[in-house]
Amino acid sequence: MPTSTVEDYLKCIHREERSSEGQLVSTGRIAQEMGVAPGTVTAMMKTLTETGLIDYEPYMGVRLTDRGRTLAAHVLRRHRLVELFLVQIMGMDWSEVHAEAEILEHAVSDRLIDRMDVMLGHPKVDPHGDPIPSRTGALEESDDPSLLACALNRDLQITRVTDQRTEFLRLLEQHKLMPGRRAVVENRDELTETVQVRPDGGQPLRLGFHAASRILVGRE
Amino acid sequence: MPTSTVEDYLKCIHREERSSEGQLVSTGRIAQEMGVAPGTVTAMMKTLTETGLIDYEPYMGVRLTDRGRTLAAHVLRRHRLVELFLVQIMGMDWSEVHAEAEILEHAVSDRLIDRMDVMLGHPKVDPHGDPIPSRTGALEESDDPSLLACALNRDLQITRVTDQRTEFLRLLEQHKLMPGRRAVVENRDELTETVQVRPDGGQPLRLGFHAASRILVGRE
DNA sequence: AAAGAAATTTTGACTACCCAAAAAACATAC
DNA sequence: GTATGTTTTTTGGGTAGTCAAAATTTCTTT
Repeated sequence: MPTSTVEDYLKCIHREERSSEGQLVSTGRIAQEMGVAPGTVTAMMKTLTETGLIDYEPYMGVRLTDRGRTLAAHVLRRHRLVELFLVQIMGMDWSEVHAEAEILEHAVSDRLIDRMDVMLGHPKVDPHGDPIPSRTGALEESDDPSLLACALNRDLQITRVTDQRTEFLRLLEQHKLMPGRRAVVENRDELTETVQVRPDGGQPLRLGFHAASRILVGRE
Repeated sequence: MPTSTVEDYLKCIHREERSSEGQLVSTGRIAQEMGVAPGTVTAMMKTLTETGLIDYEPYMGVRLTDRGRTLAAHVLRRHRLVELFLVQIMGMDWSEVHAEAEILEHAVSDRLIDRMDVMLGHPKVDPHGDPIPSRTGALEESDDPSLLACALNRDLQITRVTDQRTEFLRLLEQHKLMPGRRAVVENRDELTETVQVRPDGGQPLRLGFHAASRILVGRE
């Protein structure tokens, strides 16, 4: 059974693979994301290669094997079901559950996860709109546009927020910009690199391009 | 913050202190209970001494300091609240929750534990009848007699089972011998070292002295 | 094509665990 | 009160994960 450290590396590589379209993930990137020294990553990549979880080309980068991808999906499933459980059943705030789930994902048994899944009615997404992998590790990412790419002046539904920082989520909550809510993008300014968004029933908000790219909305 | 290994050692010393009336706990005993080599324990006792969690007298044994005892109680609180949560809220069987709690006790935050506590209505005991320490670490053990010391032929209530082995608990469940249920001790035989117990509504059962000593009943 | 910059890997070292087996201390018997 | 046996500690060694800094490779610039 993989250690929780190994699970964290797999999750990280999985995430970086998604956000860099089929490219190999560099060890430097992983080091930065994991908050460890570059040499530490190189060492870990060797052991992950030996256990058949990644393909590693020195100086080039790494890629998950099928086994590695399945394992990462299972960790993601645990993480996201736990997050939803904490919000729905335990009444915790969506802005605070990520840190908690980051630890619990390595501790809950499959048996307990299955119970949560049943109790929650086999949910498709977590409180941030992130899709929950199936028991077999199948994961279907939507290709919803972000506030940076969606239509202007149309009534849209927020579907997902891909930024887990507590303070950012709290801000969105205050402005009624959580998944399920509706909003209109009023304009984008290339010069100031900001997006003006008017949430349904919330205070209008001006977001930087990078922040805006982390809020996804339904296709029409 | 202590590692989960340290927490496990503290729990173990705490348990052994209880069951050996004020005596120092020997390193050999700890090694046996923890399933590690004797030398490993000696090394750990030194680091626990340095962090002020135990008093250690070489060749004699160890004793928890106040800090060590408080910390052990907090781990116990997490363990027992988690157990009760798994039974009451998640619908798991009392015979299987111990193993799960053994891991979760190191992973759940104080914030989550407090929520469970509220959700369960500030319970006093876990599914096995073990008392749940308060938030401050106060722990009140009852001095209920076991099936070995209680009155004969009296209607008694099971209050606690101090044996966490899954198979043993399953057996007791089949015989309706869980905390809350009633039973009568019909006789004790010193020669065969067995106790005959008749549970209310369950099949009578003959237990060895050692097993019988792990089932506690209310005083009258 | 060579120099300099940037990224990556290697090396040596550290912490927190763990074990096996030798050495030391303690307990008991005679 | 010495010999024997048991328990505990010490010693040497191993794995997983980490870092800092040196060495190497790759990329960029000219």
